[in-house]
Amino acid sequence: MDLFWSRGYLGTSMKDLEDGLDMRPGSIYAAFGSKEQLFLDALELYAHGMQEEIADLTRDRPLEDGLAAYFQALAKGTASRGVGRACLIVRSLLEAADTQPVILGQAEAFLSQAESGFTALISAASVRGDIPADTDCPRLARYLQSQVMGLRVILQRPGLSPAARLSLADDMLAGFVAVAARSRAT
Amino acid sequence: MDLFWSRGYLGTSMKDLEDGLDMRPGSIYAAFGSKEQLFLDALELYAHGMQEEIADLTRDRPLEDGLAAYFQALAKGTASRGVGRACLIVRSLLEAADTQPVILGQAEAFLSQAESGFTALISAASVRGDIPADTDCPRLARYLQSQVMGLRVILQRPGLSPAARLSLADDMLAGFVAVAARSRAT
DNA sequence: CCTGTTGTTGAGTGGTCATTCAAGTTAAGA
DNA sequence: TCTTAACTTGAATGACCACTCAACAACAGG
Repeated sequence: MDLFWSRGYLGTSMKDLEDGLDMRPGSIYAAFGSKEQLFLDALELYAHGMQEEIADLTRDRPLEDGLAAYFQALAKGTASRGVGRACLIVRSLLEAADTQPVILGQAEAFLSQAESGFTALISAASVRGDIPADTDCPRLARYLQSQVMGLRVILQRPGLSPAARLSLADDMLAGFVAVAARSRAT
Repeated sequence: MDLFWSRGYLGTSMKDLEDGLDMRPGSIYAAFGSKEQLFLDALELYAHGMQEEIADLTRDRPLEDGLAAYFQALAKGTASRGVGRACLIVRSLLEAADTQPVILGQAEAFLSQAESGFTALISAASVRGDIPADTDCPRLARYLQSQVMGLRVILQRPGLSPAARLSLADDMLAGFVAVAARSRAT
């Protein structure tokens, strides 16, 4: 997973995988079937980890606090997963776009799974009263997801000062809170 | 440029380029030097187009209107560049991350150029009075850029309804307006 | 018509790609 | 100790990779 995450699907050769797994070609093919299947397995492992991370966001704290902590962890590069690397699923979605239909399909599926995770979070928050009760949860979840995506991509830029990173996380939270509050008006 | 945009750097073979350019290997190497240099040329062409697009955003209209039109064009897939494809520079940034240092450096440079473009836009808007005069323009520009990135990535997802796309564009604008107004408070 | 220049061609280069498979190793049960 | 099944090995495979280069065409100036 780590190899694919840092080098991408096409950028990771069987040689790389042999070294990284400390396995010879025959064993790799016996265990995983093909390079593509191995990649899909890695992607699934990643997606499961991400699902857990999302679910844990609001353990014992209101949505806003959880998101604030999450954004700041991303900005500082101290998030448990992804030390300054963009989301593997997003990476795969872009890389596979016009050339690897199977991978594209799976990336799409995992993204919509993550979206559901965010929706559940937001829905629970609206029940709890953290945000307006009449919130359009899936819509707000999509907004949140695209914010996280953007943040993680821009954080991948090498030349971005720590102060800029933190203020960006701060603005992200403010943007989310504002958009979340908006459904009250309509 | 189109080839690299849809297939990525590693995913585009010399064979693809020969067909796309209708040139034979010798001519391609005489004209561009290497596959990497050809890619960098394509990236530069793309970046210039994007710069123009950014600069044109606020021709004869306030910032907010320009952004609203831009977000909606992206959501509908009618933007002049990028019919439902994520930004080539972002794609390249992610693909080159750990493996292609030269391309990574250029992608980074073009992104910071785009950020400057947004900063100029916002700065002009604050002079004109569209947004508070004491706005931290580079900071707001970074926020805007990461929003655009996230939007364009999520719009790349095949299975996203037109209604969801439009409401996302709408929320993006609302988020930006809210964050822009925030500098007044501090 | 000659000559120099500029640009094109496409077969060929060495290397690397993902993948296969016959042979060898390991370990557990009888 | 013998058998059997599961697993590992690494050389070999054909395809494709980016790239080169000697031969060839096009064409302008004289």
